[in-house]
Order: sequence, then C-alpha cells, then structure tokens
Amino acid sequence: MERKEISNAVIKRLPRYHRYLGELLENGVERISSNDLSEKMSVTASQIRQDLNNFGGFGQQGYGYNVEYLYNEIAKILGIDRRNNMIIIGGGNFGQALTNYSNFERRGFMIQAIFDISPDRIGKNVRNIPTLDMTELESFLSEHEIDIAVLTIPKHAAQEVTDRLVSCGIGAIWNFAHLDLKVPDEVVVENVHLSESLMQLSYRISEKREQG
Amino acid sequence: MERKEISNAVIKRLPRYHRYLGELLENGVERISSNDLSEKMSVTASQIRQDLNNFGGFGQQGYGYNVEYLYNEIAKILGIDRRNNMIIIGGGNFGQALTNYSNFERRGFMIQAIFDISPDRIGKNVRNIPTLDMTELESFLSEHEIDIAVLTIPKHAAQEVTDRLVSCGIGAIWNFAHLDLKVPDEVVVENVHLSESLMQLSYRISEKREQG
DNA sequence: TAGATTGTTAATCGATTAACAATC
DNA sequence: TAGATTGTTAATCGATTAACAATC
Repeated sequence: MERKEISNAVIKRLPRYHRYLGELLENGVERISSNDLSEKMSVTASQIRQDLNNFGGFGQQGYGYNVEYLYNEIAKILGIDRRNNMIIIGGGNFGQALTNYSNFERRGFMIQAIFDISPDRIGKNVRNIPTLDMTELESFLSEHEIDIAVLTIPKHAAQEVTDRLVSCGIGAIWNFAHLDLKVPDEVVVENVHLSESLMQLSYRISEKREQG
Repeated sequence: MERKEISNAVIKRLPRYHRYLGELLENGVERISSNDLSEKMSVTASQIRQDLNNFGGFGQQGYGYNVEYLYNEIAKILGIDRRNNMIIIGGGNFGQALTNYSNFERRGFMIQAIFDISPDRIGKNVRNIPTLDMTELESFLSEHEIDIAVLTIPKHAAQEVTDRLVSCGIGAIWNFAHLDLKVPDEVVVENVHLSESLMQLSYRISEKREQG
C-alpha cells in the first residue's frame, strides 16, 4: 500500500467508518453508496469519498462500495488485520479494566502480561494474564515480541517507565497517564487523557448553561 | 463571559493549556510569555494568543501572562471552577476504575452513585459510593442534582439507558460505550471511544513499519 | 443504453501562522 | 523612555465541500 502524507483528521475518521461498515455487514447489507453512508454517519458524501481515495479506489461507479470489501480494506489500512501484542504497565483499576475488556482481543490486540510494583498484585492473574514484577520488564521484552505498551500508571512514574520501554525498543505506547511523554521520533504515542475529555464536556455544559 | 462560536479545535487545547499552567504554578513560576509557553508545549505562540483571545485579553503587553491568573481564568472557561455531580451507569471494571480515580474529585467532579443491574454489585460500596439498582435511576435523578451521567455499559444497552437519562432531563453524558448516541440538541455528549484510539495507534504503527 | 455513483479537480471555507501596531 | 510582548489584522495553509467528467 503506497502512502502519501495522510492528515490526522482522516485517520481519526477511519475507525468510525470501520465501525459503521461492521454494523452494515452484521445487518447483511451488501453494498452502500457514499451518499447513504453519509446520511447514516452525519458526514458529507464528499468527505467519505475523499477520505477513502487517500488510500485507493475502493468503489465502483454506478454501484457504490461493497460493504464487506471496504470493511476489510479499512481494517488493513488501520493495521487491525494482524495481531498486536500488548503489555500493560500498571495493574491498578484501569489496567485491570483494560485487561478484562475482551473486545480488544477480538480485534487482535492481545495482552501478554501486566507489570506492577505492588507485591499485592504481582503473581496474580487477571483473565489468565500474569502480573509480573516491574523489575522483569527488560527481560520479558527481550524474550517476547511486544508491539504496544499500555501505560496505566501515575503521572510521576510515567516518563521513567517510558524511557525504559524505549531503551528496550518498544515501538508504540498507549498512554493513559496525564502528561505528554517524551519519546524519540521512531516511537508512536497515542494519548487517552480522560481528564481532558471530561473538561471538554464541562466546557460544553457551561456553554449550554450560558445560552440558557 | 461573552462567547462567540468557539471552534472545537480551540476547546480541545484548553485543558492542555490548563495542565501546563498548573505545572508552572506548582513550580512557582509567576509569569510566562506566549513564546516561552509555546516552546514548552510545542505549539506556536501565535496559536496560544489566538486561542486565549477568543475569551478575552488575559495578558499584558511587555509582561506576558500571570500564570496563576490565567490558570484560574481557563478553569472558569472550562467550567471546572464549580462542582459537577456525576453518576456512573455500569458498575463493571471501567465504572469502578473511574470511581476509584480520585483525580476527578480534586477537580470538582463528584461521583454520587453507581447504577447497575447485577445483584452481585447492587448494595456494595465503592469508596463509600453506593451501587444502586438501575430501577432506582429515575427516582434518584428526581431527588438529586446530577450534571453528568457516565456510561460504562455495553453497547447494546447504551441507547435505551440514554433515552431514560434524557427523559429525566440529564444535560450531559460522558459516553464510554462504542456507539454514537442519539440525543436531543440540548444534551451534550462527549465520547471516549477506546477502540478507536487503539486503532489510530495501530495505524501509526503500520505507517512506521512501511516506512522501514 | 441510461442511470447511478464514483474518483478527482476546483471552489470554498476555516484554522493556523505571520506580521505589526498598540501598549504596558 | 526603550524593550518586550500582547492583541489583532492580514496572509497562508490545509481541510472540507461542491461540481462534474469518467465509467460501471
């Protein structure tokens, strides 16, 4: 697949296309036009066609898009057609919640281990996934192919752990800690900043309140 | 505070400004110029000034911005200078993780109750917060001022629960369920779609892989 | 074939950046 | 006052929408 520089706005929309196509597929819909999809998703048909044509022509004039084909092609673009091995750093509530959330597995995101520093947690399994001592991080990473490290640890420890992960050659970090991690260019980071999400909601509430 | 139409891009950046200013404040920094802040945050000084001037002039020529003042003003803009009462719908792993995450409380987001349908959970407390039966939702909402309902329930139940919340006059929903909720215009929804976040990360990984 | 709908180019719109006069 | 830095206008850049020729 050849890639131009794809804008972030486009990439953010791809998973949502994928989700809607998945639903159509479940409902047995075979084909759909950009126009019908645009109505379902409340976006413009033009945007859908532009977005998709960044990656190639997946449709057919006069017919539209084959739902199953497009669904699979977007999965390939997103890289969810392959297995992604993950480790979770931080076995607290969030780490456990993510581990227990089986939907990630269905998409090929497999959690291989949880790491923690608390003796209460080390040695315990969550859904058959072992909780290991943080001191074992380096040896574990040298022995396993891990694609993504998930950071569910407090802010103060996050950069130090990130540096260790980067030293081990980790390529991607899914960061739930509330700070901006410093990583070299070759490492990709995706942030989930829940407090910021909540503050945006709070802003919208205030906005409404003032409009009366 | 008078409000023009503020773009979503600006609103998304406000919490991050707030966070950096909070850190400066902790470090005892009294004033900062848009230029110094722009370097810390890796954005342009122009953007910082443009963003802030949507809400008023918080700086002073030749001086810059007073850190504490700006921090508090952004808090007001975001509506986090007041208390926001929340309920959590869905007492599973995520619901419990959010309940246990005390940082929200520090910002005035107070969880008043958890609602669930499982007899195993109903009646149990999480950090002194009671888990109530979903059948009590309507009566609870009529007796308490709740600003935000947090949805940590499976996709299939989310729209039905949303409809009930809307009937009770809820104004804001923080949605962790992986679907787009249908709500009337007066209700604000903020989505946290973790799978989509993970897919974006996956895309970036694939992108790197192809670049070699 | 005629109708439908894509892929793609052109036009518009909005957001970001640059520049600078105002002013502390 | 002179220097620094804002607030704000103007220029640029990028993303979205519209239009339509290509084609199934």
